[in-house]
Amino acid sequence: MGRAPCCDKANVKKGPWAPEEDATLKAYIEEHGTGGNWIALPQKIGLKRCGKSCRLRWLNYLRPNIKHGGFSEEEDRIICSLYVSIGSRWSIIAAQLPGRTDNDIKNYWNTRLKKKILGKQRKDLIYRRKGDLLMKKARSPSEIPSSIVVSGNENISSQDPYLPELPVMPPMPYLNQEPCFVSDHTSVRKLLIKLGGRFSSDDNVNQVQSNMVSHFPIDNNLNDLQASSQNDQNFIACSTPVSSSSMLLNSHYNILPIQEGQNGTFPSAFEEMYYSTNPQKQLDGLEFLYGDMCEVNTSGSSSVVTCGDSIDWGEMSSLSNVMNSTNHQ
DNA sequence: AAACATCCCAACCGCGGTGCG
DNA sequence: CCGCACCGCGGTTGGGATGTT
Repeated sequence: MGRAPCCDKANVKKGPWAPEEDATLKAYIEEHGTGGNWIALPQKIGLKRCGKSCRLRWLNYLRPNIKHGGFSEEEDRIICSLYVSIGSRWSIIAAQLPGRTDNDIKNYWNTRLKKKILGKQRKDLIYRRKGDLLMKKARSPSEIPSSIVVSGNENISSQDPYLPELPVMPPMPYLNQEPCFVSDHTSVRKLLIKLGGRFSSDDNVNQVQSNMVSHFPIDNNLNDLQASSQNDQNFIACSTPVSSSSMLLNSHYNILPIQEGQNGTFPSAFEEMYYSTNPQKQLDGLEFLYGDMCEVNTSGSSSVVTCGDSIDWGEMSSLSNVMNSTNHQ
């Protein structure tokens, strides 16, 4: 037996909200609050809407101090950092960005930020396509444009198909230790607070806010974690009750997402970063954090990044640390 | 200018967590 | 302990806006 519907679907209006509906809902909540019961609210105020719909409309649109669009670079960085750290926990990410809703951030990530990451892969794809076409047009090797000849053994024209192949995630190495699963809410909560999560009921919410918002988080809070831990040899894996996602903290308390996608794979851009032993690849895909003005040049085992504008290298270095420590295990 | 493609985001849906009787 | 009802979250969708051919 399925769950009972939360409302009479036949008698509720769906689709975009009319200004009058917005005004009715807003006026009521501002005067009386939600009363703790969203389901009953629409009937009270004569709206032919589902309670869930009212809640969503209020939280995502009508609530005071909501910001829409115009994400700053700083916000981009925070979102990206947190996504790398904790995955698609939009509500936690939203808690770090005053005035932003989880829905807003989710949309922003899915429509723009993610594409910045994939943009690098797409550029490569276009480059390969272009190369293939030119190679096919060429009737002799001498006609192949030098711009598409790749040094080394790799021959770009031999790589088919045209669609990018997303890497399949190898199993996450646990070293020689069994992971210690922390599944209780308190532990997860504490962990998320350390990572920058805020909870409305926290007594120390102001302190947490001041620690987190002004200079996000990963470095400082990982240092805290590192300093406070007595047992830095163990992995700590947190399996959250909310979803199948989980986090893994390695022995140096850098945070690694081991969040599985629906088909058991990682977001491809990130998995490449985490698993690559190639310093060039470690930095590929991170342009979204420091802009397109930067170039990564790799020679031997070291990478040199050059750019015109100033960058928050603290942020970069913490991410780089995450990746390096992973690779060295 | 029209047709088509793509982007973007508000809103919906379904599920897991939680509180309560 | 169990079942119901509600809350809140993350994933997905629909359609208007915008860009491209």
